[in-house]
Amino acid sequence: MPVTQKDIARQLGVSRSLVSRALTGTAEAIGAHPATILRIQDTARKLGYIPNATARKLRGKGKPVIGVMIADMGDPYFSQTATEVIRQVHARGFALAVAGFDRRIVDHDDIMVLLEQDLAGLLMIGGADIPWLNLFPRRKLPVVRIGDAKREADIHHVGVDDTSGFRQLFRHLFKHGHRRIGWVTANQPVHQSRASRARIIARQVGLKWNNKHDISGGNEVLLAGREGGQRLLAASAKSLPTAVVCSSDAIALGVISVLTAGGLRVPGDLSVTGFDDLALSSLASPPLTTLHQPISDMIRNALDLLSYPSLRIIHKKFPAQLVVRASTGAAI
Amino acid sequence: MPVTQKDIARQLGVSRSLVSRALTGTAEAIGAHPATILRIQDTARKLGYIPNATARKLRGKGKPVIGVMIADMGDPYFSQTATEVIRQVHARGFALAVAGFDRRIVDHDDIMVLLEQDLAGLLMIGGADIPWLNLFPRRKLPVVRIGDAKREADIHHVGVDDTSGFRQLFRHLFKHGHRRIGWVTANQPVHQSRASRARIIARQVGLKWNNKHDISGGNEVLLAGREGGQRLLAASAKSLPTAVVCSSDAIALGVISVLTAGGLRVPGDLSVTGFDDLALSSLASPPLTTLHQPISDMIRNALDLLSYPSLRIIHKKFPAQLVVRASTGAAI
DNA sequence: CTTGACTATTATATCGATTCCGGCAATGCT
DNA sequence: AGCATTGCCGGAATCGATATAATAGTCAAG
Repeated sequence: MPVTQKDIARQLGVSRSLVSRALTGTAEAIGAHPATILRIQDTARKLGYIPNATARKLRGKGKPVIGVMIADMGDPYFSQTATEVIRQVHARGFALAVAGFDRRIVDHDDIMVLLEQDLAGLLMIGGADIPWLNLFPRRKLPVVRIGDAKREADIHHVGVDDTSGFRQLFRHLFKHGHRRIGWVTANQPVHQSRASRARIIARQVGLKWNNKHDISGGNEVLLAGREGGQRLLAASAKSLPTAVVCSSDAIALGVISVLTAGGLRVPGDLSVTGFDDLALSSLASPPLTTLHQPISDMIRNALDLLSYPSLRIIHKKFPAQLVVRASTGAAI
Repeated sequence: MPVTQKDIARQLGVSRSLVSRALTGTAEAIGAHPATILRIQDTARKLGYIPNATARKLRGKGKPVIGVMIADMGDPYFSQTATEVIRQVHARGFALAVAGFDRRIVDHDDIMVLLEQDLAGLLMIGGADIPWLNLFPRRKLPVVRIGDAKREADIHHVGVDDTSGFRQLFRHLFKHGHRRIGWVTANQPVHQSRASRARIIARQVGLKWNNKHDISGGNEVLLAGREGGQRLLAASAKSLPTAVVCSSDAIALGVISVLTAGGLRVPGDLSVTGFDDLALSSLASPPLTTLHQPISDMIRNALDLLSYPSLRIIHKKFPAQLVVRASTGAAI
């Protein structure tokens, strides 16, 4: 139905090859008559010709396609990351094939949808477990995983170094007189491993980890925070930690919401911190003290790895930066 | 480099046609020998064959591609909508071509990226102005715009009916004793037109529109709310409205953040409402009273329009539903 | 022994764009 | 006049998969 180069050729009585050259700008190179070139371009415009990216790609030209696998689209962090990926992939002149999931286990068919696109690279955002990835004879397909800490052979990895961030955070809390720390996290690998690292660092800095409030909510990030908040409220005032560290902003927002609804003030009675630095976190009440993930930089780096594939597998970590806002204050 | 059907055919000494039929399951239909079919499928697996979606699409098979144009990816509402679109498009077995923008004016090249994909349909999320859209001889390409109120010829439209929602909201506010209403919005067409409709309805319900606090922030949704909050704080206590209605959740969160930082309590001193019902809005402090946009339903409806194209141009509106949470209370 | 029916497979055109390899004029040169 | 050069353009192969038409072989009935 759409207008093709063939239509233009027929209309003008020239060959399809000449049409192609005229439209791609390679006609002068072989010495085509300028007037002919113009005539072709004119009728192309007149007929409303739109090049067919599919055909072009098959022929070998056409922009390389980057596949993007997004785990757990229900998580605002991934949602925000996804939009940034779209932006950057687009800006670099890549084509994009996205697949987003609500669950952490991705099956064979899911990935096939991407692989069939003849990918130039695969970006995995978040840590969906795909044990079958090595089942494919990977034809030098560069794969970059963003945001998870797990190291895998043959897979580049761009993540955050949360240890330095947590050290900054805990020093900040220590300085404000906090000694007993609670922890709220979600029941997901990333969050759990983040927790275990944080625990060690907290002790190093001199903070006491309040095991009673080492709370692990469900695997729904949006609900985990509420659950954590409720458990904190249920605790007796004496056993409360003075600060609650959360493994993501979404969790922290939920915790704060429940705590303030229960009559506690943040940071008056309790300080709360997040992780991620979502766009909305600075607009929260109170604005969230959190560890900033340099999402843009991470994605830029990941796309670099796909653009200029290196034989060596890279594991790059960006330091998470402490952003102090109003959700933390002096310990009571 | 990847394994093609040709490779399989060569390896087995059969023709490419037979390989194709064996792999697509159309081999039995023409009475191919079962053993041959199995041999082909076996070596396909052994060689790690992955079908090439590009070639398939060129031939006419392959899934139809839906183009998605997302205006203003910086807005959390669009970010959340985009993820839902990805989910649903994927679930319906469509392929997806996304293009996201940070600005409201989209140029020729931007849309070309999508159009070159030989689209089965185009989904426009948000109201980027594209005056040149009718420059293209649209080859029966169904276009659906989501979320904007503007009516255009040849373009389906799925939006929210905010009038019924605002009526619910204003009645709710009236019942709680509110009489003087302020309004904070962003400097964007959608928000502006939403404002003008709200104003009329507020009067109908018996509320006085406080012109002094008809605040229109910048065109950055994330900043508009802060600006609005600051202007409210700067006002004298006497002239303050008792409730502030915002044209989006992101704006409302910003307003609340600034107000509470300035010593006002929400909803103690001032009620604040939003629009959209973002995922994070129920986790805010206080949880946001807002008008829920049935995003999933709207997208489902939009995809229906693309799947079963109708000659008649459809303008469908989904009612925004009032969700009462804790950011609204009795007027002081 | 020829015609028809059936089985199992292959040859080939097609989708739209690109590109290498030529080919046919007209002109220039000796 | 004969031959090479230049200018301008067409033919056909290619990318990978699929669908239609055709073919080689077997067997039975007339």
